[in-house]
Amino acid sequence: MCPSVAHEPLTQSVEDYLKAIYRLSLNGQPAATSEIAQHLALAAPSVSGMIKRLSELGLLDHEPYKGVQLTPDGRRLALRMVRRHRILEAYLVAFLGYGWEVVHEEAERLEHAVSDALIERMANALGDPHFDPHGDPIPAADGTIAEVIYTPLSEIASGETVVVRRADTNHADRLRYIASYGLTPGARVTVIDRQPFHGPMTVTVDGKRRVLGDEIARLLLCGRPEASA
Amino acid sequence: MCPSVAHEPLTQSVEDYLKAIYRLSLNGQPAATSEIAQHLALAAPSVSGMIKRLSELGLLDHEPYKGVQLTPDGRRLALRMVRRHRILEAYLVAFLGYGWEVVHEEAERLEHAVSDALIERMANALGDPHFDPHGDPIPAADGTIAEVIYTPLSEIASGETVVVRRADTNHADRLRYIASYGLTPGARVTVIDRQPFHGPMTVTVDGKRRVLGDEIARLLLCGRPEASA
DNA sequence: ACCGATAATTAGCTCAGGCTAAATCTCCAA
DNA sequence: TTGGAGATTTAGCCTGAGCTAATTATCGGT
Repeated sequence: MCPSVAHEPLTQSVEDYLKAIYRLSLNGQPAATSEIAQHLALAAPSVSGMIKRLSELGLLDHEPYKGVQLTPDGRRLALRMVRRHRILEAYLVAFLGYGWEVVHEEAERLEHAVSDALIERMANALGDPHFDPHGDPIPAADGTIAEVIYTPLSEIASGETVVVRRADTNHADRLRYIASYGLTPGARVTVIDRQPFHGPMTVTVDGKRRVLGDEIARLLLCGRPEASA
Repeated sequence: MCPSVAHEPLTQSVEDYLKAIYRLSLNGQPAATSEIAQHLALAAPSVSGMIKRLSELGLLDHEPYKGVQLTPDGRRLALRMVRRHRILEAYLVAFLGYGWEVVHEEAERLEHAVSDALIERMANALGDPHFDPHGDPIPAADGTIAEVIYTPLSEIASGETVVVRRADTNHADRLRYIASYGLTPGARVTVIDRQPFHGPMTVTVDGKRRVLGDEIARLLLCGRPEASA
């Protein structure tokens, strides 16, 4: 009926697609069908079908064979989901004793069920935080979000000291490993040595020497020590 | 495949059916198709279809044209949902400033999304309560539930003093009305006068005189003053 | 004993959202 | 410039869960 208005209640699937597309287009490029499929663990044709429906709803711009981008409406809805997810993560860690490495799955399910009112109550109880436990920025209720640019630890030069700001993964095992080395957001890290060809790097954190593989170092997004988070 | 084992993850619909059937068979009678349909706001044939599937899954005993009853498996799952719902209600009221009259809808959606672990954390934060904000008993994690028998206020004789234990409705407007008279669980009520033919009754609560219609009086389930809740 | 009202079920449809297999497009490299 | 490899879309199917219309069962009352 009304093609571009579209605030009938969204299904869980739609919410997941929007969130995935948001995440995949953070680099400014349109999201590819196969990327979305991979991200959501679905077959590519399922994604093609959903893309068609979401385009008709005015939530996506689809250039066939080229990828999709969120429309302003789509982006607004995606940011709403991101806010929910990150407020939930922060709340569960702060008030219910969840570890930052396991909180993702719980939030993933709850984000579809909570009301806006509950999210705002949780945000309020947390003092309206701007970052979640992984260091990811939390979009404000009005849809604005701090898009801070960080550098992966893997690209920091020997001798430099940086502060970990985000752990860019949802994998519980990697997060647990990272946490066990004290590399949570806020940690001060000094790079002692870097081996070439994506080799391991040696750092000190909390005064302790650690050796990190490239895969992990690439997940740790860092900022300059004076920046506030 | 395995007809009676059935702990594959249930869908939201299935969870709602089980909860409804549980509630409707509290009186010991099997639940009728039309009652279930009414309760869930669905058409009767939809319910017939679901009943067939749930019977095949071993969650219901279905005597065609006679109604359904929960099997032990079905009852276990239903009680799990009831526990989730009531713990959620209690948590939202205790920790997030929700009013008892609005908490039902929020819990209704969340109960399908929370993990068992989160429910147990919430229960723990609440001190493992046995009653929710409406005075309904909360099933224990092991599936046991206190089935206390209360008398509707509408059947209390003149001159008697009772304590409100439960408000037996989910309607926010009725709950709000009841709360505005101070008739929440725990309130001490003395019956001053009863008009015949389901007429209004006069009571005192908190030292104030109130006149209540039969529809409301029937919702207020009461116990003897010495009983603990 | 049967007749009709009411309740329940069956038949047959829709839609969302998955899937696989087949067809089609893009783009790079020879 | 042309041939594929790989990505994408189309075709066609399935399941869950709802609906309406039509059919069938039950049961109370005459």
